[in-house]
Amino acid sequence: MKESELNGSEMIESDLEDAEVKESERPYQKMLDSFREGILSGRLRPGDRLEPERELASRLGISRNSVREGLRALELIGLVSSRQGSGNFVSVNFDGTMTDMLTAMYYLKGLNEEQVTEFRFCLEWEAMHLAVERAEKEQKQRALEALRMLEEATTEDERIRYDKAIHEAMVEASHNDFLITNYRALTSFMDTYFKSMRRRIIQGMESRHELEMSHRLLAEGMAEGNLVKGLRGLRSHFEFIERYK
Amino acid sequence: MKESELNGSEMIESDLEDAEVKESERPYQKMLDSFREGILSGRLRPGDRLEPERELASRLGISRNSVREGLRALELIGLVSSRQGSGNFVSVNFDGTMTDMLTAMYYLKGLNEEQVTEFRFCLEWEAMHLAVERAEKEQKQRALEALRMLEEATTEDERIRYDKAIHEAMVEASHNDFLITNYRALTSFMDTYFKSMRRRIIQGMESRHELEMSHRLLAEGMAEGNLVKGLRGLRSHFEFIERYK
DNA sequence: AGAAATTTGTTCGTATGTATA
DNA sequence: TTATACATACGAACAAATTTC
Repeated sequence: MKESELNGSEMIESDLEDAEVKESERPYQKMLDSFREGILSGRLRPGDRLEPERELASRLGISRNSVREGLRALELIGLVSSRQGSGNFVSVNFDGTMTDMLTAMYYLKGLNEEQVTEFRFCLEWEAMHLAVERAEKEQKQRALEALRMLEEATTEDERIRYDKAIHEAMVEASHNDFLITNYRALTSFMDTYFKSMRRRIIQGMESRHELEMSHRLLAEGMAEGNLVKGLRGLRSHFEFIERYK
Repeated sequence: MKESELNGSEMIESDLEDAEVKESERPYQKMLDSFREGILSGRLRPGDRLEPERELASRLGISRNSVREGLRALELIGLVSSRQGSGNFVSVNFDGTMTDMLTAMYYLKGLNEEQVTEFRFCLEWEAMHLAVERAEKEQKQRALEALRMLEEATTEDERIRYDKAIHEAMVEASHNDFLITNYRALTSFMDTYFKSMRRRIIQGMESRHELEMSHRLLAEGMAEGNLVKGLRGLRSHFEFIERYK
């Protein structure tokens, strides 16, 4: 509508209007810009309710359909959650999007297991450095408890579960949300599309009791604040992956 | 919202309805599922054109507006690009979304510069390991050329530019798209919201000629395939950041 | 407890701009 | 240049869930 007006007018004006035209890109982009501004300014905080869709539409000068396109996009990336009859709310929920993105990268960019492992190692390596400094008691206990369960485990599924739990506790203990979010997305992706790999590794390790050894170093190193020990466990774990992938 | 349905109805039914509930999700979710299926099955490849919106709508049994909500969401995360009059195309373009997510994490989760630096270090540390093994001639040359320009640079803006170029070449040389995408998003985020930090670091380094020293080690280490040298440069760089952040 | 108001969920119809053969 | 196919965008309407009084 507005576009037709602009296109209908002479080109000479368009330069002058550039700033305005830029502003009035796609309608749903306006919605996104408005949201971004709210976040960056601190006006919008997690849990806050957005204006009603109709209000947003009229304030931004776009249709409700366009507002909704923006809302759905924000919902998809985990920044908004919509409740029928109630409203749209600011939310912070990136895990799903991250997983989707890593998954899409894997499939669309033709990646392979090696790159996944490299990335995972990258995250865990740094996480260990931070974890030995920052781990809370709860996280240390969780790691040690999972280690105990791992050593007592009798089935493969149990081993997989406690293996994961140890790594998760360690990464969480890093208290770095960039690492944590990426790591969660990566493991979630692996759980869904990579199950066989984790199984092969566990199987290979089991036969040689290297699983317990590396995880003992890893969990205890973190719990004791012993970086060298923790890293040795990590390295031994990934050397194993390298061999059995 | 779906939870409320399930909680409201009896649990006995929910099992039976599971399949049907799955079928009758939200309309725009159907659109996303259809897309996901296409990607995972390999039927949809980057560059491919999607069915026309009307066709999708009728095939999935939803309205065009709902299709469009899904399409806009996919466009936002960089998986679809829409061209009016032409169609919707599969695209692979995560950089913007990644940046948005890191930005949102920073603001909504109350992160700080320290966590950003930790994550950046994490990515670069692993990237260096891979880069010394995999760097192509072009990437080595680009790093060395940027180093030369950095040492000849006279303005702060130039220093910032060539500093960035060296790191970028190194990360790209890792040939790991998980690292690369995260790194690009991180630098893009820093460029937009963190300009002052990079400037402070450059300024601090300038006075002591440590900028050139660490980047020389970094660039040459990578170009020569000398891991120890490269890591020394990286460490010295980040020690500086630690001091001047 | 119940009715009314509010708000999102979803669809349809229509007009219009844009690319392509 | 003209069709045709397609995306863009809006507005109106009703359904469904929630909140409010």
